[in-house]
Amino acid sequence: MSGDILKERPALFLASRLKRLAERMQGDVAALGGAVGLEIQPAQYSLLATLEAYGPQTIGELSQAMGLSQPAITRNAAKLAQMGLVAIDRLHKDQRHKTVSLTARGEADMACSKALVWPQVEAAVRDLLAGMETQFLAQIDAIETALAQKPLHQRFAPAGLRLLPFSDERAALFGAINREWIETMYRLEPADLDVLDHPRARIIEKGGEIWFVEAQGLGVVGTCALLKTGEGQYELGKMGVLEAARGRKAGEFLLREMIARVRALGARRLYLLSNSKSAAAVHLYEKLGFRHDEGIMREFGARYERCNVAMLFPLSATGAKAAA
Amino acid sequence: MSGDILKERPALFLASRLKRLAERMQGDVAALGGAVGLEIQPAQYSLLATLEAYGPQTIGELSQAMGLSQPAITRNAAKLAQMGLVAIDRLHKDQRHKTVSLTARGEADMACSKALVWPQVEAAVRDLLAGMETQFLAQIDAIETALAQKPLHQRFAPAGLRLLPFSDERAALFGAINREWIETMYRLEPADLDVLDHPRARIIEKGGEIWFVEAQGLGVVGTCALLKTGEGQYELGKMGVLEAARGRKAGEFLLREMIARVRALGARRLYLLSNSKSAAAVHLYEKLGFRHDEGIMREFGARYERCNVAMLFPLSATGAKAAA
DNA sequence: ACCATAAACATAACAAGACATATAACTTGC
DNA sequence: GCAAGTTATATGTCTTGTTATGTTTATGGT
Repeated sequence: MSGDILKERPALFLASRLKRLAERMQGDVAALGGAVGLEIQPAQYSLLATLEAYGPQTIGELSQAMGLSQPAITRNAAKLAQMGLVAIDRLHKDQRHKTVSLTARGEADMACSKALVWPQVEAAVRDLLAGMETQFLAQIDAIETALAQKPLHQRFAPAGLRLLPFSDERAALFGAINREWIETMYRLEPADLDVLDHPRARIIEKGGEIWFVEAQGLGVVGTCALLKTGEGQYELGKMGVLEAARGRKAGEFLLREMIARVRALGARRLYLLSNSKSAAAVHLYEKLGFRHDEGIMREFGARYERCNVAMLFPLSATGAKAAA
Repeated sequence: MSGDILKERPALFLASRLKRLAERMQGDVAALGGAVGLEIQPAQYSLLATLEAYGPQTIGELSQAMGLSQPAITRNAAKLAQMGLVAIDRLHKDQRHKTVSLTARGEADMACSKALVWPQVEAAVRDLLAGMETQFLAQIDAIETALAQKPLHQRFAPAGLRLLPFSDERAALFGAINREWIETMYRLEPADLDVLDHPRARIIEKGGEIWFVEAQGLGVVGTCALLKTGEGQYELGKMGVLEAARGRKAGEFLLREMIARVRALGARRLYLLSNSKSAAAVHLYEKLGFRHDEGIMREFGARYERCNVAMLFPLSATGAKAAA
């Protein structure tokens, strides 16, 4: 009996778990309402309750107040209108607005729900939450507030890092950043020099790409190249981050973006050649999914003197979408 | 700007809030995956992750492991198979089972997700949860466990109370329970006596109903009658709970059930007549939604000497379903 | 005064879950 | 050894949410 994967990666699968939990609870509430003879669905209570508490509202106001999308409200209101629980009229001076209000029957059903359903649900939920009720609800509250202030997608990218495309003004930076790390750890091979001095001719014009990372306040701090070495095949190389800018995950950010980029290009193979002396880099490659690969070593290993590590990213012929 | 109703009744609307939260988070995760060129939907990660962690599984095993319904798994697996990420085969000796396993491409996409998407999501969620991460996740865990042990619908009904229908053996109880409270607070009117001694003839055979509450270990502790006083019209009366059994919410339970019952009967009017001396009872009526009503007082108030309170339940012509 | 833009709502397509029920493969009891 | 029940999966329909896009009504600039 395998465990629950959702529990093993709790932060990753939090959303799925919350949904699963909510689904179960709503199902039970619906059953309770049904037993009482009310046809109101659990999700409709919030709309009716909003109308009861704050009086008639337009579709847009409801969407705002309930935190749901406008189409969700439109449909739900239409359904409730069909059931005879709300009325939808054009009362506003501005004829675009539609005002939703409780009908007498809607108020009656709400009274009934408040008597028969709500207290039961609240008691059951309190029982379920046992001691942690206050705390848990406060936390949900805090999460909602935090999410409203800064949505999740703004929390994805490491703050203050930005990807920049190649341009001739930045060509010199490409050489400079790479010279820094190559010279401190190895020595420049002739092949290196050629590429570093003529990035446009040697990389871009051969179908490859060069990208830069900019750190807020510091300017460009890193770069990386994708060399096209065949149809649907790219070599990741000449990746470097300035010594002065280490520790802000610029390399990880850049590498991630490169993988995404290669996928967007619809490539079939992405590999890289490196040296075990660059332990930090190799570790990063491993962390992001690159795997040591003998085949790559045999096929491309001879290209650089310093090469003793060859890695392949598991792409498979997938996700080939139009390049952005 | 009206507030958020979901926050004002937190226990009641917990499910809706969780769903709203989950929906927002999943939306953002989907956008992240899309940016990387992965077509995998957030909800599908859990299936793929389960396969990766525990190896090939049958549909049923997945349903079990992930805590979702079997149809949900069947459909999701079919979709993933169509995308080429999983294979579905009959490998089992028992030809009914279907085994779902990751294809090479599925493994590749998982590797990519693990590199590009998962760490970002985890970091973002941790950022969102800020300090409360451990605690919050532990609470979600506790709630899931509690819900698995005792589902919400088992937490609805007050423990140990049960509704019983009328039968001739219980006819005497009907009289006895009502005599207790009437005699202590008022005096028995002739109309009372007649009804209490002949419940079948005076109530049941006239289209009314009589119900009892049984408390675990104590036997029948309360009763209530619905007198049919017209087409689709019922009077709630002769409701009593034994002195010895007060404090266990038997009256509330009974009254709730009566309202539900009347709705099931498709009634248009439900009213009751009482006296302000029975303050506890009147308070209960108010709590469950009955409203003081002058019309009812004028129409029926003369029927009992002791009547100085008349109440109406807001039924409206609604929820008229077939009687159970 | 009129046309472009914006705002409020409607509609369509889709996602991901639920339950109910159908179908096919196995098991069991007589 | 076969009918009857059980079990594993498939399918239909509903709920409740989402985007994306279409319509209609206001508004504002030339």
